[in-house]
Amino acid sequence: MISHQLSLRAGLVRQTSAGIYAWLPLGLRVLKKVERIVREEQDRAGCQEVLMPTVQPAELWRESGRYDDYGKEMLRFSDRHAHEMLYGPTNEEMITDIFRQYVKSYRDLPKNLYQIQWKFRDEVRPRFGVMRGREFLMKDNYSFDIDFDGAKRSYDNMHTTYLRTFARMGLKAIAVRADPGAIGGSLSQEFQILAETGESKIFYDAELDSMDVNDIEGTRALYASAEEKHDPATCGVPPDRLREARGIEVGHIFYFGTKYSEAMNATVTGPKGEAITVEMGSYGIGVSRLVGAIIEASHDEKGIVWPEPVAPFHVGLVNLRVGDGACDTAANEIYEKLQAAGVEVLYDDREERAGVKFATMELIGLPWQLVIGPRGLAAGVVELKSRASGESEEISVESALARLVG
RNA sequence: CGGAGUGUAGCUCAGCCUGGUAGAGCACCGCCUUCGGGAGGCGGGGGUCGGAGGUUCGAAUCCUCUCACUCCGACCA
Repeated sequence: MISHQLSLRAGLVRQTSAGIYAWLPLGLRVLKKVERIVREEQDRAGCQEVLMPTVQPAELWRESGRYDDYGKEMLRFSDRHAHEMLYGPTNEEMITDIFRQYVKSYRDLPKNLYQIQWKFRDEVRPRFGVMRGREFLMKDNYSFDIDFDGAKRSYDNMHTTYLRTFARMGLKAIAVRADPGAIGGSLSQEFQILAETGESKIFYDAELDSMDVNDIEGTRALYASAEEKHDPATCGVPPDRLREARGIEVGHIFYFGTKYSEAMNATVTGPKGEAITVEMGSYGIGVSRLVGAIIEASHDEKGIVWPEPVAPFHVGLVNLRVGDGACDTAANEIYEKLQAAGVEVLYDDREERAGVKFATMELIGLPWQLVIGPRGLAAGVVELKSRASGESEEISVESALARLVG
């Protein structure tokens, strides 16, 4: 798995146990950027952020019946009072519990609550680095509506929000019809990033390949399905336009109606004073998995090629000759100016040979490299190189700064 | 959960078969070389050999147990 190899070589993460990772400085910056984009789009879609505990009491899960259904994937343990506890693999029960305690009237609906929190699923076989870890960071949100029409609107709203979220990360996600699995329910779609190494097989209309990621409506209209739900006879796509590919699942949206609200008695009072069991949906985005998926979708033989919005730094400043007065002065000045302008800059002031520094910069894949060397300085120029295109140009310090700040 | 492996220096691994004072490359530290695409030379530091028992005069090496990790498969919001 190339993304995992690059993650280790670039020092993004360190495995501490099977499927459990420590996030190192560079990797954490990426994780935070992904998290921020997800959060901004959730807020924009009208969701409200909460934060629920990672450790949950078994009683909640007994109420929904899932304590027995979930199986060994759930990490269970007891506290000192012999109370049965678990490390949350998901949060339907807890959010339903919170909802039923505070929301009493149909006038408070619709409501959509989300959190970005660590989950734990005791996978039999963790693999692919952070893409299939046991502990992972996930954005999960839950919608509450008065009826099916409302729930459908919430579902569609999340559909749009997800496409927008992934597009902002430089990713093209395909929303495929999916099996709802253990969550239950009828409406269900997975968001897949195309990658040869993906775990899921998908089928989709070739028109999607040429579709702009920002054309949300156009994208939504086209056919795409997970292997399990695909039927060549009824999909409606001409055979020559049907594509088969592999994908990495980075998001999943579900409508499941009253499965949990009924079991846990989550009702609101309706206009006529009657008790109405709320219609729910849940929606997940694998935040930590996205870090791996982005690398899988964006790298070359030299290393990672970060899309700008999630890059750990905007520019890597390379001082080719540390200890040389002119180089040090120029590099330090540029560093100060970039910092002052709010540009995220990583300054390589190691006493290493040029080749080592270039190789490191390519590996960690920052969008821009600004190279300061004695040869260029003598001619009054520095080198500005784009990681994605590989093109570099020798320009004055002033124009380089203008380009990076602007 | 079935099957197959691997645990020896920070990393990758040799040594184990055939027991006898723990090695290499890379990384790290110092000096030299001043070197714009992962240099070279000299010197140096670093390991309870995953853990516990056992056999033996003597165990990284043989035996038993145990723990961890990896890969293949099944499983999987």
